[in-house]
Amino acid sequence: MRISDLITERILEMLNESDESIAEIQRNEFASGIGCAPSQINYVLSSRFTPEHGFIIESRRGGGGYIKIKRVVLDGSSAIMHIINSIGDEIDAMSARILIENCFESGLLDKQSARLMDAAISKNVMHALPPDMRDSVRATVLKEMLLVQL
Amino acid sequence: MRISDLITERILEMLNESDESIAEIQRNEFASGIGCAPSQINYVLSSRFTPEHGFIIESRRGGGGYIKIKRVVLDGSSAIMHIINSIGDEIDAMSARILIENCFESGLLDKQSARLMDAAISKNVMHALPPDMRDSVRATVLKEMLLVQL
DNA sequence: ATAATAAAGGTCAGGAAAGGTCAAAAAGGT
DNA sequence: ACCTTTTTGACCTTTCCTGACCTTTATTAT
Repeated sequence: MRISDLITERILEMLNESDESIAEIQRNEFASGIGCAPSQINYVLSSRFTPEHGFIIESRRGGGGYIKIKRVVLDGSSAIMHIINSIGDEIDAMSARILIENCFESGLLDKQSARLMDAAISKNVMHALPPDMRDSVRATVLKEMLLVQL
Repeated sequence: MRISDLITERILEMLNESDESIAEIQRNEFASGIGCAPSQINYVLSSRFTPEHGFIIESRRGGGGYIKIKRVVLDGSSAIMHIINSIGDEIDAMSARILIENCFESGLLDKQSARLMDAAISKNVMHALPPDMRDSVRATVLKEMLLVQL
């Protein structure tokens, strides 16, 4: 059995045992409990507990630091999840605007949220980026923001 | 629980219990009540109760000295405008998170908006950018999104 | 009044305790 | 063989906490 599978398993166990679907670990302690390099934990988190997989990671450094893994409950039929998956790695400005507008029209987003999303990917923001990055950054921002709507 | 969290908590309690949103402490007494070095109080104040976070500190040395922590409650658009101006051209991740949290605590932002803002400047997004751009992009995004709230 | 002393709070450097990043080696899969 | 995933280790950044030393203000003694 691979170490990364073991780590994944342990985290999932913790998540299932928690009412809140939150697993909180201390990286070094957790790693030594399993017997691996601490950075291995980061690898597993960034490859298997991403937002796309339905998890949100939050952490803090320094004394008393921690890593929290939260599972966002998504029912398979969630339209938003479907949309998130459909975005892919890049999206151009026009498509993004239309997507937001559609979400608003169909009632998936309220007006306020829609306006905030527009603001986050507005020309002012994108203009600050190298042109070749814009589509991918826009996609990432959009997906992150849609995730919190779940 | 970290000592600094405990200190923060106690101060916030005092602020909430006060009609004037003012907490007044005596540094040494307060520190020994909690069981830490007096300078720890200064650390917490300067890292978590700064003007950027919406607090004003006033103090006096010598016999009968004190430290007063005031929460500034601005309201509505002028507050947001003030905050936008205070952001400047760059803002680091921690300050941004705290700023959003503070806007939420003080009622300037509803929870949904706060979460969207957090999402828009989340690590996943910023990680897609060259490190030397992150602070400025974060500032731009934040300001754009706050403008929507006006 | 003045000088000495006591009673606060302020500063700063440094060490300790976390977590983060990245590149390179190792292992697996096709 | 080639490509992808895993694993590790060296090095970095952030956050916390303390202790030694400094400055300011109030009080007391002369």
